[in-house]
Amino acid sequence: MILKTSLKPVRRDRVRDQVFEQLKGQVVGGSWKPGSKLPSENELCRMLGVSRVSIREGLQKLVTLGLLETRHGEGTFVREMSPALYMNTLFPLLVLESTSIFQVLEYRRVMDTGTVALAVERATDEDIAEMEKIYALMVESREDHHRFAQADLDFHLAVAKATKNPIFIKVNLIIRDILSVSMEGIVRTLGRKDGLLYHRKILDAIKARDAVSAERLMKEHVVRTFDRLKQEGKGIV
Amino acid sequence: MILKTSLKPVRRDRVRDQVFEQLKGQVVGGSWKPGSKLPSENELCRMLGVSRVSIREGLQKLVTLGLLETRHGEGTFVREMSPALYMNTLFPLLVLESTSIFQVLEYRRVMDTGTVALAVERATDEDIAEMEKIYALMVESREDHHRFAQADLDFHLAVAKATKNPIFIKVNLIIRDILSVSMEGIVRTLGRKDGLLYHRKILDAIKARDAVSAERLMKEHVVRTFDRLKQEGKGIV
DNA sequence: AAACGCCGATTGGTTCTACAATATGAACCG
DNA sequence: CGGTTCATATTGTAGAACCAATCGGCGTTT
Repeated sequence: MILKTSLKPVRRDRVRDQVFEQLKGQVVGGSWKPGSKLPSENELCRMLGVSRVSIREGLQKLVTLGLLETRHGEGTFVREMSPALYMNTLFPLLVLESTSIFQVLEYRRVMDTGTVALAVERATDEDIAEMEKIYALMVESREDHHRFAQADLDFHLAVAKATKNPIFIKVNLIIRDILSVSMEGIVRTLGRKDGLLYHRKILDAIKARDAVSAERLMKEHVVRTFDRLKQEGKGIV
Repeated sequence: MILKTSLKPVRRDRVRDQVFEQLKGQVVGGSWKPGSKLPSENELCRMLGVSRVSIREGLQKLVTLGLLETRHGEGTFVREMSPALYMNTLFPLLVLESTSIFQVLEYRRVMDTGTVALAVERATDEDIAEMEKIYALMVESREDHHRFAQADLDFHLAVAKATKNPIFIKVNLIIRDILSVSMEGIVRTLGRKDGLLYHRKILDAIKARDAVSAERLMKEHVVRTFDRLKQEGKGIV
């Protein structure tokens, strides 16, 4: 018989990961401020007592994550991001398993209900005008699956923007990226009646500053999408 | 006078980026299917005609983006893609954009209330045992600010894990990473009484499979933290 | 036959040295 | 003063050697 001891994690950190953690610590800890220049690679070698290649691999990791930036002949710098860079669509979206779609939708269900509640409190006239514009676009794109799907995603994004909280916005952008591939199929499967109806109602609730209704409607909307999709079978990409 | 011709894209791609593009193409193009093994690094050297360093840097980039996985002594493999991986791009924003603690907590308020509701439905006995273990750790770490703070974060993570949805888990990991810097200060400011009390109640609600109470308690918990922190002034980070 | 242990081949991980490519600034010169 | 050149610092690439981990084969032991 085999013993069910919950034994050791046998964790051996690779050197480059240790370097990564150390460097990351300096950045998130604020020791190295955005825009500032890091010590040269050779200096870091001496400071951490590892080879230059390992230093480079650690740096590389932070670069691909977008925290640092290397300029040939100059040095390595802490990046300062502008809101414009929010739009970093990393690579061509991949086709997701249908089970993954449901995971995403489940996440959206939780997030968007909370998001719309905040949006009710904070939406400016400009935000609401933007939503109206997108809604109008949905109406007139009724026949064009692709444009309709994009507008649908844009509507949810507009709600997130109204919260004025960059985290909600960024997460919504990511979700939007992921769903944008499948959304057209979803629209084709479920039709456009539901979407138009709920978006209208939600928008009205926001304009009326009715948080309770807005939250309830958004939840209904996403849950209904989720359920109908599940019912239709996994026919959608 | 100097002509203002705007032609300056001399910018020739660095070798590692070309390697990156080539390898990426094979993966997203589907030539290398998920789970399959890539040629060895030395083989890739011969195939692409570049040094092993460049190959490794290209691979490294794909690894940190989550598309590949290297196993020492075995080889490099194509990972199964999941939406959770996209959330990695969330990290830089939270570090660089000087997102305030309050924005993070606001997001957590929304997320964790939804998370705990799902956890009530899906938590296994193992999940609950894990939470109990962490709670016990909090009790006995009452005097150690650092360990207490980490345990607090671990508790929220454990709840996320109970949902069995990788997106919730991934986002929670990121949030945890961000907060871990400030959490010790928060604990020091607010004390440990509140945290212990609410975590106990929440855990009991989960065990009783009482979603409504769990959700209400979690919301109270995070809102209370948020409000008390705001009241204490911005003394922390 | 099954379990164990040793060994070697393959493969990723690390280090070292050397050189190329690029940017900065100082020194130099007309 | 203005422009060029050169020295230097820094990142980028290359090649080789060696370390460390994994897997599979082979023989021995039980």
